[in-house]
Amino acid sequence: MMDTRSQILQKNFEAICINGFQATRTDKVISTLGITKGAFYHYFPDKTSMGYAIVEEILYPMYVNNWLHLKTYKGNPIDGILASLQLISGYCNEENVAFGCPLNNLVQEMSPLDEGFRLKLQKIIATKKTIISEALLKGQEQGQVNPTLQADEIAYFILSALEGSFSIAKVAKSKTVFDKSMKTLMEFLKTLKV
Amino acid sequence: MMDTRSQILQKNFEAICINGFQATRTDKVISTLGITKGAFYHYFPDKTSMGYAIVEEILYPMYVNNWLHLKTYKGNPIDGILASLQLISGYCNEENVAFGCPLNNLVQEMSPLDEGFRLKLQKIIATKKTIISEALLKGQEQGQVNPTLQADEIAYFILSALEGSFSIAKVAKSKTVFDKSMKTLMEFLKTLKV
DNA sequence: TTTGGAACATACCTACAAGTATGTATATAT
DNA sequence: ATATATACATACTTGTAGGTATGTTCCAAA
Repeated sequence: MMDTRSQILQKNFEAICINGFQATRTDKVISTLGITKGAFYHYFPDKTSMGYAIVEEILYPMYVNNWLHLKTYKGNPIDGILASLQLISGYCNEENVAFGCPLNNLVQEMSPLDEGFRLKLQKIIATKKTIISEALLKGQEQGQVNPTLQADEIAYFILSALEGSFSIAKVAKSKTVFDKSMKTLMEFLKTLKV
Repeated sequence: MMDTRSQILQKNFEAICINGFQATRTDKVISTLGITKGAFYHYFPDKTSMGYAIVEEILYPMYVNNWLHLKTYKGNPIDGILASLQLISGYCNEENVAFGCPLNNLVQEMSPLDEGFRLKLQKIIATKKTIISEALLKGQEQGQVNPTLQADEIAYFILSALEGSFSIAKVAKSKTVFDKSMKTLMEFLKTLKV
């Protein structure tokens, strides 16, 4: 059984995935848990703080975990990256494709409005980028990855193409569109092996 | 001198680029024009209709125009695509990078909330995708583009990587990040030439 | 010249979402 | 046994954004 604070975070996170942060009505969300505003404002000073907590306690581990195995990956890091992309692709299906990537959603909506959100979201992206970049560098040292590449450029590009694929698929409401875009990304990555 | 309706659309568009659609307060925006709610509701039945008008009358031509030259482009369509990407890159600078791509912003924010928005935004993406896809197909027929590629997969991928680059650069508040991601996209595209 | 509609302004209404103030039950420490 | 803090519930306040109702001015057609 989850404690009340975690339940508030989890249910609001789910609502934010569908409606966005601003359009999410916290009191309506928690009413589905059988609790009231009293509980909410007992655990969080305001709605924004709850948003921060969601980013740090739910989004951060959720997104970083998808890439963490790269740090100890044996074999060509390109294959490790491909494995992560396959894993992430599995989260996208016909039912949720229209909601897009929760991380990307929050970035688009909140980062220009609230510097606190931006910095916390940026930290997630930066962590993922560092993991990918270091894996590529190690691969270059070990002669597994094309040594003429700039690892950080590739890392940013991978994350861009991934988020962009979610975005294009979201508006098209089509998992097929997501798959087509991701297929090209993956085939491009294979060409980076030596 | 712009007519009142166009001014309302333009100023609200600029506000939406910064704040998003939901957070934009139409009456505050038009007060900077020296007009009041009376004018607004004379031209638009409600805020949503104004949003639709912005998508159709401002965003659609703005985004499609960046790609339209491909239809009559002489030479390798890959070069034509690269020219469009260069053009679009020029719109992004250190001052506005934190606001991201207005089209992508609206997609993320509104497409799951309002089917009218989604369909009108999807029309823009679909039009761009068709132009790129047809240019690639023509290039394949003329022996300028790798014939083993699926043109529509590449087209979706280009748009994904482009939107994703705006997104990653937005949260990083860094034109450099945008450039790094786009550089990789462009170098990838060059490998598609025969 | 009058009449109708276009193009606005002004004042008002109303729903509602965030936040506050206060109360209360329970557990825990002393 | 009493005091105190935790974990909530209930009721209230308040700002405000979207929308409405009602003018008013001006022009153009009949």
